[in-house]
Amino acid sequence: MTRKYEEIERCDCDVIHEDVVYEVKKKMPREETLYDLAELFKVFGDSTRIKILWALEEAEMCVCDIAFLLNMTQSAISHQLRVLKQAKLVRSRKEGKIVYYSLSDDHVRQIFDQGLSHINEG
Amino acid sequence: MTRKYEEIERCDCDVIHEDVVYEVKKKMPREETLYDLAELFKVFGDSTRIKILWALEEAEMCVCDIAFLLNMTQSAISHQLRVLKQAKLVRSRKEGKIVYYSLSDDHVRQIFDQGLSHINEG
DNA sequence: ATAATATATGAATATTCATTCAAATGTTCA
DNA sequence: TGAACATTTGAATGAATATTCATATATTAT
Repeated sequence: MTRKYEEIERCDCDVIHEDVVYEVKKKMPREETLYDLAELFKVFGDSTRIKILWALEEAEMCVCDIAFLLNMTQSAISHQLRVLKQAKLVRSRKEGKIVYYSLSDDHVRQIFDQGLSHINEG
Repeated sequence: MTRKYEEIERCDCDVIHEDVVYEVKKKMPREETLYDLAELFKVFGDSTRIKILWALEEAEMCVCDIAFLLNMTQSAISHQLRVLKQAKLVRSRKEGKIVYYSLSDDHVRQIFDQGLSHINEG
């Protein structure tokens, strides 16, 4: 067979609808964009972080509060807050020795809502 | 200190804003709901699956087509399609020995859009 | 029936990652 | 200054999982 994509090496099977694939390939976003998107959703893909985000949607809280709410160690919460902060989903504010966390924007609620409506239709 | 939640054992620090935490706790969804939500986002949290979903948004395709498009083995794609199908994000249709996959609903696009708008604001 | 092809599947491997534990940092207060 | 406390951080451990490889299943054509 002849292939339009001659650089392809890892694929071990014949393409069946080459023209369709070719059109789809042209419309795909940049590799990097798709990677970033996956990285963002990976952050949402952990129930501890989901709980933290959901909680912060209700109120600003400090690390101890969240640890207490979720019945987890303060260290575990702190590690997860760092992940959330790196993803720019939460921001922090320091007041003395206490660090308050809150959501950094309102996408979280909208992403949750879309996810929930998918779940609730199954 | 006295705690309203006496069953809590794993938390190793004092709660600071007990009333806030108490109110937040009342508003939290069921544990199972939050778990399911995390499981759903976990499915989105892999760039191979993101690529598959994005591709299927453009056109229905068979396993070979997708493997060819993404330059991956047919086996790897098949494994990931199973994950997507279990999450009810894709559905399949068999025509002879060829299995065609497509998106099962339109939440995928909306979830992508929310994710992208978060990324593009950073 | 046999060959060829499309897909699925199970085991193995390698990597990623959530939590724990111990220790460090930074802040308040006596 | 030193004790107490809130938080952070780094290393270690164990669990989850993406891909590969080999093989199985199913369908079509000869």
